[in-house]
Amino acid sequence: MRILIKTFKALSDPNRIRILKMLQVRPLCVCEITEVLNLAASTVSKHLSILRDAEFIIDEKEGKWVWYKLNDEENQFYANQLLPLLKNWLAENKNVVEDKHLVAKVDRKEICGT
Amino acid sequence: MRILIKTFKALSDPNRIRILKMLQVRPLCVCEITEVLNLAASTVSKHLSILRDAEFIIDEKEGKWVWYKLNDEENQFYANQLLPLLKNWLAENKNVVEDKHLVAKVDRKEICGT
DNA sequence: CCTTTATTTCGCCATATAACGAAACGTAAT
DNA sequence: ATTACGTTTCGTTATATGGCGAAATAAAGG
Repeated sequence: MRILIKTFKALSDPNRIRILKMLQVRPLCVCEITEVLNLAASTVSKHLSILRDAEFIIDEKEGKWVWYKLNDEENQFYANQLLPLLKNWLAENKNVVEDKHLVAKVDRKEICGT
Repeated sequence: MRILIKTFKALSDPNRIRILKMLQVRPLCVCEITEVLNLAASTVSKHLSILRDAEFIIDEKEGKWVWYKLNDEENQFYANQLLPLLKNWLAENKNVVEDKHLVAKVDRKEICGT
């Protein structure tokens, strides 16, 4: 029960949903997500830790960057069944469409890299 | 987006999940749910209004009682896809098993009716 | 009409959550 | 080493949430 509740709580915030929808396009580093959501880096980092804790996403370090991507493995349970539903949802949502568009065409180096 | 968030928030509380799992057995009136969860009636009423607002359940008045049941209609969207998932989840959970057992065998009149 | 019973609404309190900036941490480059 | 940059952690603040009891509402029965 505890884990199920944690799973639903992770999905109960619009910025976290936007992150998951963005990650449907491609893996992203924290600076990219921060730029798109227009939130403080610390806030985005917290959101990512909540999504990771609920097993919706996994991270991968590369130098000083951290890449986040959807957790498509089978090694989880609730997220494995909820992520496919989310794929079909909010396709028309204004924010989501804009976010995905940004994420698809922008080069990370222009946003945050050196 | 607003509706999706409301939907997930409705599922983000253990007592509301217990209510949905109990309603898988049969429709229940507020007094029965209150008895099983061992919460104040006002608290249960609030939980039910949140679940109803997210279209997981519907209510039906019968005299001074109000019956609640799962919303199995097709007239909603998110709940329609989430309720089947929930059916398969928590089947082994201790609280859920106890709740369902109580609900299956107890007569409403013994709990609250006159 | 007045009481009783089931439910909902309201006001209050304690805890949880999301936001921020500052500080800490880790890696890469100078 | 020192600096620079991306990320995380920490402390604070404002708002949201879940709990309760008291009061309000609605229906049934004397």
